[in-house]
Amino acid sequence: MEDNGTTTGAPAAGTAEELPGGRARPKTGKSEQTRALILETAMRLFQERGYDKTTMRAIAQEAGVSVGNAYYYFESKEFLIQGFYDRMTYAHALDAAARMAGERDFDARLRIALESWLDCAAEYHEFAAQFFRTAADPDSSLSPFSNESHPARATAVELFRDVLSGSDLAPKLDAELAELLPELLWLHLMVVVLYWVFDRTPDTARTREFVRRSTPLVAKLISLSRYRVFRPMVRDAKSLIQDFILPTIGRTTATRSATPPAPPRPT
Amino acid sequence: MEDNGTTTGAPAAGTAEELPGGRARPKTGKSEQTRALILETAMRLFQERGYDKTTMRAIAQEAGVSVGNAYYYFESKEFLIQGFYDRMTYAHALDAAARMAGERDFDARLRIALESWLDCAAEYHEFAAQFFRTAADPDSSLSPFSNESHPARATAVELFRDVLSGSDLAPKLDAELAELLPELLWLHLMVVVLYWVFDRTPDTARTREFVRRSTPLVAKLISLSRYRVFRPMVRDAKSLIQDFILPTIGRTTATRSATPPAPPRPT
DNA sequence: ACCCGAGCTTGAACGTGTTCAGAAACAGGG
DNA sequence: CCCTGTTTCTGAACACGTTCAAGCTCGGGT
Repeated sequence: MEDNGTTTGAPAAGTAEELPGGRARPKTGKSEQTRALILETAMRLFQERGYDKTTMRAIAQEAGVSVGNAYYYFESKEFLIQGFYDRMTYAHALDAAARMAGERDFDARLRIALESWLDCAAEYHEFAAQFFRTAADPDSSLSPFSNESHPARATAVELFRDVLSGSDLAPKLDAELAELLPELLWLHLMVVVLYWVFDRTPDTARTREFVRRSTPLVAKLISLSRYRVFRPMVRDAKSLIQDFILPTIGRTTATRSATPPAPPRPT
Repeated sequence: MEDNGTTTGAPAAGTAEELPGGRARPKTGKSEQTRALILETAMRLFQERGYDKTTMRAIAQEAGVSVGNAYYYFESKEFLIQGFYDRMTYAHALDAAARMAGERDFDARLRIALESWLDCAAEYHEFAAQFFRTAADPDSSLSPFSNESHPARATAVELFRDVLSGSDLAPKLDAELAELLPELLWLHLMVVVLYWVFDRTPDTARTREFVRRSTPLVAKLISLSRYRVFRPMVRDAKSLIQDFILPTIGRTTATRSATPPAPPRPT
């Protein structure tokens, strides 16, 4: 993050493909091919050996390129994870949407969404713990709160917006709260992820049980918030969240507008 | 964590000092002196240059020993942080206790305890972020949930027990909840720490404001839990916490026993 | 045909955390 | 005093992530 004034023409680690000025690229996606090859190889090795035991040299050798070449396409080893991150988020969104189709009960929808995540992430559990610490670094672009992971986060938040809006609970809530909830539910997922990462029981059974037990509570809590008695408290909580929680997560959806120009980074 | 069958006689990184079998050591604490020298030097450099920019070679040179010697006393660079961790927890406990003496209002006591932490940690904010990712590794002994950091955690939990028991709120709560609350409040601190680590505002002003705004809410929530209407919900929440949250934190205090067969997995 | 230059690729070299075979200091016992 | 075993200490060596100056490739301008 210090010396990016000399990078000649490295295709910024995102997947920005088509440049706005029409075609200036030669012709084939040869470059993209190499990039994909490296990413694919890396993810395979990560899964086979774990993150720490997969060296950049091994990735390069296995992919049939040089170490330097890997660094031409990926700023660092961490950035190779971003691919995995995006991919899994997308798979999760699809799987969850399919699974909760038809279900109207909010509690059930929420549970399905979380369990779907656990299923999608299951095969990565072992090496997830290893790169979790990387994601915990506030300076890393891999932090779930960072701007760089905005696209993946936005996708996930959108999923939870769907969880709510497709449920029979949605019409009963006041608009303001409904606007906040998707991101709060995403935070709930983050808590589950935290739990999951530390979970060492076989098949992460404990986390699964945790989800089964915690979602009804969340559902009931939200459901209760409608009643007049809680008005003052809900109001306080809402403003706390709006002022102190959401801003630190980075803009995901345009609650109003005035959003700064969302970086044109398609996933 | 793989090959600790060959360590000859390295004084285990903990602070185990006096061996139970009377004196078997030569005479002076020469060894301890070296250990302390290395630790002291490391912490000074960490504070001066930050964690990442402080190399083991620099620590060794500055302390006037060899690199290998540092590794004789500390299993890894991470372990040098444990000292800081313990020290700060202790300082916090003292400072907070002193500051809230005389205050009976629960909200105020809680706020004081948290603000005291922010003050104690202030000078380390810069490099705290750097080693935060280390603490996030579930396999690391530096994780706040690990068994190795049990002593520091127990001290902190004890502080929050005092926050509650010294307040006018304590007598009004049912015993079971009162038993759970100290660890929950500690979790609250962990959330504040998470917020703090990501906070980039000058003097972490944002976190301070977050504390001022969130503690009244927590206090009110706890206070409300007494009323009959919430009985079922509080009961559910309590059992969820007891079964799924506290066991993953590691035993700090023997709440009772009879805890469900928590898998005997000492990490 | 020539070469220009940007995109792409290389591998040696740097600085890092960590390890290891042994040297040095030290404490008794003969 | 020398031998022996333990504790303490040493610094070269290792494997890793990362950088960099230089080379290669190839389409297009002249």
